[in-house]
Amino acid sequence: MTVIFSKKCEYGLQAVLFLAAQKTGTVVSAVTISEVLKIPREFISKILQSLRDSGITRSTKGKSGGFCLAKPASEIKLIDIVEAIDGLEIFNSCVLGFPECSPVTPCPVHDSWGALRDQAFEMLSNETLDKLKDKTLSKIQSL
Amino acid sequence: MTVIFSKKCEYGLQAVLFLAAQKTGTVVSAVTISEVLKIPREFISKILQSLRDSGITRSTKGKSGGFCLAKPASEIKLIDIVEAIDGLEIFNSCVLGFPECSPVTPCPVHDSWGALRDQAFEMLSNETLDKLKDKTLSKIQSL
DNA sequence: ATAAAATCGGAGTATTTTATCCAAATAATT
DNA sequence: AATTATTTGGATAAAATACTCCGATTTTAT
Repeated sequence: MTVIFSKKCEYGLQAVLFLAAQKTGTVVSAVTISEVLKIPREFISKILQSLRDSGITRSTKGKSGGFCLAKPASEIKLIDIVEAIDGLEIFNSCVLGFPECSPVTPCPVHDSWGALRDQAFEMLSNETLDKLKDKTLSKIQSL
Repeated sequence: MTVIFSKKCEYGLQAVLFLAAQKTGTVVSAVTISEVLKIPREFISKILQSLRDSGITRSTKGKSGGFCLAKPASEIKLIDIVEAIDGLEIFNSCVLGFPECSPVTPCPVHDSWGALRDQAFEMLSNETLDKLKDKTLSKIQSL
């Protein structure tokens, strides 16, 4: 079960973190990413292709081709990947599914949930890929 | 799009809050709930039936039958509904979808996300249906 | 008794999400 | 030039989630 992001988004986050953990500019094939992260090959290809369209990754075709980041890891935030794949709607919609949940017509948990949601957004906006490099490397070791 | 709960769970939470906002012991039909909350009738029936199996609601058949809470609103927490429908897995699994995300092999956001997740759990465990009654009533007014 | 209004249970359908397959294009290597 | 390893794009398949249908049963009210 997914926690808050779609599987697509989880995979995208994992893959992009993985790319950021490589030496800058290293090109990694979808097969490698797929094997290391245990993500279906064709699926992660598609995800990285869509992230390329969003300007987050870059791809090179042909033998020894693959994927790498389109920008320095310090310029990519986790929220960018989330936005590109799942969108930002979750940070703007009611946790209980009520329509028009706003300060004027708040749901019963509007305030308490709102605070949490804002913290989550904040967190994802602060974390850049380079800040997470060391932690990503140790996680990869353990896989 | 759902925020963190399935549609089933969102609907369940809404319906149970609605029941808690009625005078104690009032029996409400699935049709009424469906109309007020704009939830497909057959769908909310099934959801309330499964919540009955979990001991949260009670149902009475026949004419003037319907659903009510199985216990006092003060004894039902939001987390109980979540647990009954979606389960508690989301409070115990990695937000990035990594396997074995634990203090020993943490994902890159293990600590920051963990804190948020615990707060969310806490919140859902503190909020009982009766505490939310007034807020629920105003929300229902606005629908 | 009969009719009306409700839940119940089980099966079925629709939609969305996740995943796979394959042929074509591209580029490096031999 | 041929081979190999890769991405690309489009179609398709499988699985999960969301939702519906309907006949049977139960209860109340006339």
